[in-house]
Amino acid sequence: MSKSNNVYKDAYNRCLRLLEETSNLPSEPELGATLGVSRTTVRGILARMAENGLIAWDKRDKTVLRTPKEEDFFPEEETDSLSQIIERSFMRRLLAEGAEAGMQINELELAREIGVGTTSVREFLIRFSRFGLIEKRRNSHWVLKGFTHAFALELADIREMFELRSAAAFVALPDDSPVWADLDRLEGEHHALARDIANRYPEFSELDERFHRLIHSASRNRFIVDFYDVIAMIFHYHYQWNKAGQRSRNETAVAEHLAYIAALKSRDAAKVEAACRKHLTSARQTLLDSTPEGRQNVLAKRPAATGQYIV
Amino acid sequence: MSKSNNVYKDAYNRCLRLLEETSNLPSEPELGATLGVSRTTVRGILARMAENGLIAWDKRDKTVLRTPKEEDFFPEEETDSLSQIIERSFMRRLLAEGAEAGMQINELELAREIGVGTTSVREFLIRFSRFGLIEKRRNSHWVLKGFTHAFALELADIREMFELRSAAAFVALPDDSPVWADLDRLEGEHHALARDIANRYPEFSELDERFHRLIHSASRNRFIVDFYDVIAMIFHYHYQWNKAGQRSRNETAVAEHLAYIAALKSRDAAKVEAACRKHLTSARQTLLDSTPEGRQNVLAKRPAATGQYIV
DNA sequence: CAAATGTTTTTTTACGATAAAAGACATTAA
DNA sequence: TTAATGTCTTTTATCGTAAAAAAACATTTG
Repeated sequence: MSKSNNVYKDAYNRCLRLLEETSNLPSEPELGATLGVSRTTVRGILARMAENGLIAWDKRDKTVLRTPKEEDFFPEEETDSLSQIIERSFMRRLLAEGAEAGMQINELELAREIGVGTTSVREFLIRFSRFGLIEKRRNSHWVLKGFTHAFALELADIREMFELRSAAAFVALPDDSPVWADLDRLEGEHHALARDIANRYPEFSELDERFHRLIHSASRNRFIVDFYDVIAMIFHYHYQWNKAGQRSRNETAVAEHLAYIAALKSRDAAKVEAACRKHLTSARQTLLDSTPEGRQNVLAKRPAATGQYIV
Repeated sequence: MSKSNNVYKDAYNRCLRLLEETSNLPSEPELGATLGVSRTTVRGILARMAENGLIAWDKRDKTVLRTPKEEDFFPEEETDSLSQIIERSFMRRLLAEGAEAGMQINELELAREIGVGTTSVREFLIRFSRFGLIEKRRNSHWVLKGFTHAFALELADIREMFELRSAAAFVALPDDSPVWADLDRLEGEHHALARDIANRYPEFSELDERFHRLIHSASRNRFIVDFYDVIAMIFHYHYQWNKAGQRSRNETAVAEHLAYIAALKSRDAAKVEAACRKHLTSARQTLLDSTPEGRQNVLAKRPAATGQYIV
């Protein structure tokens, strides 16, 4: 079992969806481009589809014979790449209770528990190390630094520096820059989400990422753009497994985003800075509250806070 | 040839140096701590030293019999770790002429040319990717983004943000913080270097790194501290293979550092910012001049500049 | 009995091998 | 004669394995 064919399976599933919309599939190179895979994989997909009676394939002719059924799809879990599997498994442990700073990380043990080779785990850890949550001892084990209060603070500090700078760069972009159209589109999506927040609040995190990435892209600096990966990763996993108060948090954030977008469109640097600061401050608080130390504080303070603090 | 024993060889060489200073080696755990290796390796070293008549080893007694000779040492090239070998080889190509942005990087070819396994090359590239000079296409090759003008600008921008912030944090540190003693020591080393700059200017780059790392450490932010790795890497390789004008550059930098140190010691925030800005601006220019585009400009401008510009 | 040495086990590091996937080249059809 | 298909080659992703190095455990010594 050298390498799984998840690329093929995932592309096959996505190709099944295309089948529902047309009566003839396009050329192999075109299909490869839309699915993001090579012709080799495309031909593999077409071969299977022909075999299973989904299409009639003869050279350029790829006629759709029937719409795909549930059982035509590969099971979801077989379409994940190995690195996704490892990442998910690792993050589950990291954000679970009991993952304390200073703990050792054992490559071999991780590999065995996830059921993969050591090489893949090693490569994952190396890639993951740039997020600042783990650290390597030369010729020895990895050390968990943990999703701590300190980590959240350091992350939030850099985020603020970078986003304030990016937002300032954003308003300086010329009128004909495509970012303004992107911003308009995002504004519309925010409004749509706000109107139906009660049902659609889980969709916010994806919108949040696209919004902040758009702003960061204005910095035209690869280090700033890349840094958003750290934030996105933390948010992605954290909120996936910690839904407490998610709706109200997202509702607040949508409102802050709309104010922020309005400030950007006004092109008033002072307004932008104020709106950006305000949003990032509440984002920082949310992040801090979600660390193990933060959760304790929230629990401890809640009774005392009733009627005493606005914040 | 599964794994080279460079850790052992390097530690052995370093242990030979210790032999010159004492008549009795310390306990195995202590030796391990000083050499930064495990007891297993220490025992390997002691066994060889005993075998070669360097020491008489009987349990706790490790009497030095003779001082090491030239031929007792392992050759230097055998003490490098595989990742160092790959890094050096890769950087040589990257900074050589002809390494243009957009080029593909072939893992297999690299591995064959360097004479190592593909896994090691892969892991190196993953680690190296955080420097922003290469980028991975999923399921496909790496793309060289190149040491370009744009890269130098983006790097310098972040460096300035981070170092200004760190320097500001530095002056806010209490009097009893150990950084002040470190700063005094570094100041002394700068003066010593300045007095004999004609001979010792090549020593500057090491001092430069220690100085800037000290300042960055005041930020108490892992992302800022880690970012200095990017700068250190670029400087390390760049200046190793591009000695033109090195002496005058270093002379200027020493003077700027001394002014910067004086400003830090004055604890005057405005002075610190000015000194820091000044130094970083000239560092930025040096970096820009060293990119392929920058070198062309320097060559092109040089004749015109005679008597016309001070800069 | 604490710290060292002796011994054994585990983990990390690195390679070669193999299947999946990409890419290159040759051939054919509109 | 361009763009597709058919075929073949190269490269990437991943595993099993083995040596180096670390770490754990057992035993001895001051």
